[in-house]
Amino acid sequence: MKRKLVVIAGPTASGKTSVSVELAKRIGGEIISADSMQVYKYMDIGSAKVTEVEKQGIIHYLVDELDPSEGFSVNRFQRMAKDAMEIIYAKGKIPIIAGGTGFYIQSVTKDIDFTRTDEEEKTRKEVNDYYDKHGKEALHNWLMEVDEKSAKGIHPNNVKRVKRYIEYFLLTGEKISDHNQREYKKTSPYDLDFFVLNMERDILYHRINNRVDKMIEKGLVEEVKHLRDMGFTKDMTAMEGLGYKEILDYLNGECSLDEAIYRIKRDTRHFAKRQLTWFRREKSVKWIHVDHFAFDVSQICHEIINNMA
RNA sequence: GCCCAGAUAGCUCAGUCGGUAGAGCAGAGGACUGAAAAUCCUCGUGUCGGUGGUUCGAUUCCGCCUCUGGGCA
Repeated sequence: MKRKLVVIAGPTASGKTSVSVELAKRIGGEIISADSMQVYKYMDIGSAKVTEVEKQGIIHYLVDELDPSEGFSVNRFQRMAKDAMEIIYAKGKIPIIAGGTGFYIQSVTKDIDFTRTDEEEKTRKEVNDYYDKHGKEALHNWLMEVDEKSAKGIHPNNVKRVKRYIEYFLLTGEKISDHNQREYKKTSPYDLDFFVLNMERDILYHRINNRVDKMIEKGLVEEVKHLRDMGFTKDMTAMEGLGYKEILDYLNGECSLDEAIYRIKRDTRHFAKRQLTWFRREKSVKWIHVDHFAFDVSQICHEIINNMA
């Protein structure tokens, strides 16, 4: 018998936090955050992290767990999430994954296999060096030699991805296209209820813009200044977060505050769009149009519970 | 009131030595399987301000009008 797993996903600023907390209260759940930024300590305002008050006593996992200097990845998320789920199941409660990072969520719902090896750094360096020396076309040709199918499915400009595909082959001796094909066929090992919160696009964009203004009012600049003073730099994953890299540019005198704010808003809108593209592709998701419920958390939860298997 | 410069895609602007026009940004769609708040791909017809004239033909040249900058009074 499969164990129950609930997912509350959606683009940024769609109200996942309050809905997931209310739902947890109603169904006896605990929350696992699927958010690549809220895992980091000291990054509260810019990541719109759940506050203690908002948690309403519901236990949250994967929030405030890492130092901003640490790297984070799907692989690591998956391990931490699965550990948290075991703890929750042991209590006889239901895990609720709440967040907007589609890839992270999928790593758990599909239980994607991430093979690990010891040669990572060496291989990554080898691929990086090759790219630095010969450029992206040559890099893509290399992939064409070892894994033609993947190479054909990816644009040479997508260097980051091409690098990884080559890396995967070098590390495992298997084509990532074969691996993907195998993973695609998987069905969820859980009794899954996957909800995506959504609303009219222009309303979403208004909410995003307003939220960014509020972040500035709450002291985003101070928060980033603090992080910078603690020694965290732009090359760290954490500092690549929306709102952080732009304010960092402002603090370094590379742009005005207005320019930074404009970019945060714009890039967050773009991000929300990409999130929606991801979720649209996921099968078996149930869309909840929160604007149809006037954003009323109680009504939204009622709708969610009615739509649970 | 006079002089000068503008008026072209939602925005900023390019361009057409006269044959109905194109970039960036915004916006839309998509990809994604160990950086994912990352990375990458695709999508551009709009009375070329209005109105008369010259012309086979005007957004492009000329006149007038309207509006917006700037300057002189």
